Amino acid sequence: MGLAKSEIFTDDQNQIALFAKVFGHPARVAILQHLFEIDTCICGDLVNEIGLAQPTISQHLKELKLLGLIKGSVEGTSVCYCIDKKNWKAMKIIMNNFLNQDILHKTDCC
Amino acid sequence: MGLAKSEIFTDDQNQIALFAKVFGHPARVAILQHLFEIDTCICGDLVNEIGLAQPTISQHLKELKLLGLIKGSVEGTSVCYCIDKKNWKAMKIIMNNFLNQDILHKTDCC
DNA sequence: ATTATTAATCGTAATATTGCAATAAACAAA
DNA sequence: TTTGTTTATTGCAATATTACGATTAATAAT
Repeated sequence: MGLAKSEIFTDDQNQIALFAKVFGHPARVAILQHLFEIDTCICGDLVNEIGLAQPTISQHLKELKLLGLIKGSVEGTSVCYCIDKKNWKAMKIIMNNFLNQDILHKTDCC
Repeated sequence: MGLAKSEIFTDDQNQIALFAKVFGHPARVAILQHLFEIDTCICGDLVNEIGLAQPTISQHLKELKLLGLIKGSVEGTSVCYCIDKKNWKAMKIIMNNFLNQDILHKTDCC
């Protein structure tokens, strides 16, 4: 099938899965890390930086933009991408809630 | 193609992607949340709890076990699953390093 | 030994993802 | 207007994922 039955899960569960899914490919992890490192909206070097073809990078950027984690502004003939830090923080709250479940539930059985 | 070119990325990037990928499905998120909530190795109720068929749940459990996030012990005719809290903590370090990049890189350009 | 219960595996269908060549679109510069 | 530069889109092939019916394996209980 290949189609997740998202309707039987809570909004919270679906949202966690959506964020996680976009982090579930090393190219997108690499893109995000690079955007954090250069720490400025310099454009275009992503294709050189990551060893994938330009259409492939463009596609990954699209998915990151769709979730609001990055934003791109047209700057002449090129496009400048950078992290959307506000949305990144919002994402972190959701993901940290999920990851820190081990702290909330203390009793350990095994 | 459908095949990630993992050989061109760092081990760190690949590991982040692997963990994220397993969280990238709401059923696995739900399974983990349930295991944290019951907070004991009670078995078998996962199929009833989550609205998916038994083989489907079994498959999701297999993926979680493969990454070491849960462990299952045979208990008579049923199998008891629970969170592997040690491995969960190790995973959290890796994921938190990734998620907290916004704190490390302070200057904001946009 | 037979039967019941529970979980894993196999097989398969439907859909999603990944990657890139080819092309198009958008703009700058000459 | 033509040419170059950069990014997006289209189309497609290869592989992965999701889901579940049918079956198998393993153990318990009778």
